[in-house]
Amino acid sequence: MEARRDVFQAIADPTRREIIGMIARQPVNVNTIADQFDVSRQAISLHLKILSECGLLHIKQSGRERLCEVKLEKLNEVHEWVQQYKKMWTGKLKALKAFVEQEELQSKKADAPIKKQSKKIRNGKS
Amino acid sequence: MEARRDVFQAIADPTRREIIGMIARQPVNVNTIADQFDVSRQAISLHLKILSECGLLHIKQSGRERLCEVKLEKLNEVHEWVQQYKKMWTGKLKALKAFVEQEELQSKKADAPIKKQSKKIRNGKS
DNA sequence: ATAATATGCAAGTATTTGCTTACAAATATA
DNA sequence: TATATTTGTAAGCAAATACTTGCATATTAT
Repeated sequence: MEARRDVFQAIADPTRREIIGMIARQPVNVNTIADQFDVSRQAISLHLKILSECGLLHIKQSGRERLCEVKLEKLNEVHEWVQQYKKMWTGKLKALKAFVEQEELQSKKADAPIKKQSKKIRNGKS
Repeated sequence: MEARRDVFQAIADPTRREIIGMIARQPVNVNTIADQFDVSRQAISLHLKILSECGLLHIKQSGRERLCEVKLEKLNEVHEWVQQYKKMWTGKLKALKAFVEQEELQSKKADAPIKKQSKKIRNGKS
């Protein structure tokens, strides 16, 4: 059962993403988390273990209870990875926008009667 | 084999993340991608299928080749999800910083020689 | 037309995942 | 102390994953 254990893997599961959302604001103990889901406590326990193994969760023992606190900073790894591509896709969108605007400008120019030149010159589809 | 198929799942696999990185700048055909990896072409083909099924990849047929183009915008889903938490964790950091600064201020006030008081009072290492 | 190339699809396998039930251990409460 | 509560660990299982090898199909080049 020695598997790859990283943040990307951890957040791939929708239940685990829900757990993160559930405890993002304040630490919650295991049973309280489990009660929110249809699956067994043990199943949730395993999810918590996975979150914990990749550093997304810190479990603080408090008597017989365990308070689960999410370490949101760990998500920075994902943020950074996505961010590099966000730059690219927004860059592309900007470039596209610029291109479209440039085209508009050109076609306006083309449409506009050009000073001292017959319009007939530019009429075939190039 | 009808499985959950979403972006989070797709980027969970390191090979798929590598593929994304590989074709982020320009579309690449299947074999060229496969050549970069140790695993078989068929294995890569499956990864591409998964990426495609969740909308991260667009495959354009070009003769007998298939150009794989990544749809980076699809990563926005991940970006948004992480972003909401980034706000929280940076918020917490800001709050912490503010708290620490406030504490510093307080302790300086306490340490600070009161007007008209000899400087000698502050000479120990604090 | 024939051979080479690019790729998909199918079958088979080992590993991992997500879950369940059953049992054990530690702590709190009556 | 006896009992209830909170949680972990272990065993078992079905489904999904990540691969592999082998074969089929469409294009392109000779």
